[in-house]
Amino acid sequence: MSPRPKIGLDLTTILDAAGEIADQYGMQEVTLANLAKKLGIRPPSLYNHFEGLPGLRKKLAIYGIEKIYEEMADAAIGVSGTEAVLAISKAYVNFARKHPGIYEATLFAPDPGDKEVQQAGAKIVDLSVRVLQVHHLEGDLALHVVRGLRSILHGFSSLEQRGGFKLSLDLDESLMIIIKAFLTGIGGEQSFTGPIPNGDQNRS
Amino acid sequence: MSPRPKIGLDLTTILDAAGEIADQYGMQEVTLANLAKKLGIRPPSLYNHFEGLPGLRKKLAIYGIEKIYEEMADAAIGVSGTEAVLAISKAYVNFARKHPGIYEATLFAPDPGDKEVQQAGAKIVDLSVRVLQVHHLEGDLALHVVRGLRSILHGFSSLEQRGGFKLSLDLDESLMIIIKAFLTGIGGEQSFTGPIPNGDQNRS
DNA sequence: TGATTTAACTAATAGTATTAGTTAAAATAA
DNA sequence: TTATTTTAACTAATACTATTAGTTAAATCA
Repeated sequence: MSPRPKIGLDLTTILDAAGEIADQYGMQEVTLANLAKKLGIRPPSLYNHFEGLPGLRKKLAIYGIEKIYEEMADAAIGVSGTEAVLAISKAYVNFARKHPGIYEATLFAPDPGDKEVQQAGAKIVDLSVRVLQVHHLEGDLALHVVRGLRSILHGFSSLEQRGGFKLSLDLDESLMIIIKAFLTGIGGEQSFTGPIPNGDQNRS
Repeated sequence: MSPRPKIGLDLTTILDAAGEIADQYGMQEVTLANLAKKLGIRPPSLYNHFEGLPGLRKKLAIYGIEKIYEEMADAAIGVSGTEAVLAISKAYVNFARKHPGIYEATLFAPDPGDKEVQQAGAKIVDLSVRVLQVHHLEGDLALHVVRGLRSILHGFSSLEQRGGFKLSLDLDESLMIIIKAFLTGIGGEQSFTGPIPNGDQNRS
């Protein structure tokens, strides 16, 4: 039921290779021809692993979203409150910096509304909701706030990647100021300049 | 010095056509073949108007950025303070909604760091700086805040376009809450829950 | 008028994804 | 063990891209 022929490529190996191409040369260079060359096979052989170029892009998008989630979840361990929000935020933008091509792939899914793609993204949303729970936001407001945090993180990363911030002004400082301001404005238990109440973990 | 041969296409006509294709079918369908077909000419003829596909993408990006700027500038006429920030914000996301393909084109420039592309974007930044001046932010802080506003607007538009907000929660309301919270947190003259000086619509 | 400019064209090339059909190696069943 | 099945690779061919080179003819200008 699962033979291991000549080369025995598995999907992870293929996606790792595709991710390397993306990070080094950009998503427009992630072609079946380039990927096959890197793997030492012929382009049609790739069809045994995914459904053509759209299939590759979808799988690479999910692969990227999951990697971002992992780094965010890891960053959220052992911290809480505003500190936790800042930690997952840093993890998000740092992933986009370290893996610009994979981050780009995240937005390259042929159908962003695809069930599996949405499902992968939902984990990030859920994590954000949990981290923001310290603010004790009433029902709907919590969801609006998550939308805001996601908008900030994606917008900031995307603009930074495209060279949208050209002034010589520290980028990490901008991000911290932006998020702290947003959280302060939302009005949770945290205050912009004040101390962080306590230090135990919130993570479910 | 400027003959008017057979058809006499000018760049604006071409970009309008390309924009229509983008809005209807997405940027991946903006090919020289499709564009030429829509214009009634042969693909190689397009090379008389721009430098290949990368040239088209660059010009279309600038075209889109300028259109966004125009709508934002128009929305800023006759309003001030927080109201003005909300007005240009609505104009921005509404443009992305009405012209998803052209908005996509905005991010499709082959070299986002290109001088002309940056110059077009700078007008939006300048407008934002002016509109935010009511908050009397000290030097650097003003720039951080502009980065934040741009991140929110681009991130929100991009996520909305990709179906990233799947909950049945009013999108305009989210945007207003997010921006008001951000401005409140920055600490300007306005407050989140307090009355808006002007008096009309607050929480959408 | 004649010369020049240039926006269209045809023809050809290289690169792309993709499909169809084939081969052979590995896993499984007997 | 041998036989069967599965499947990951392959070759060959097709249809689409963008792109270049060289040509034609219409509009402008001197």
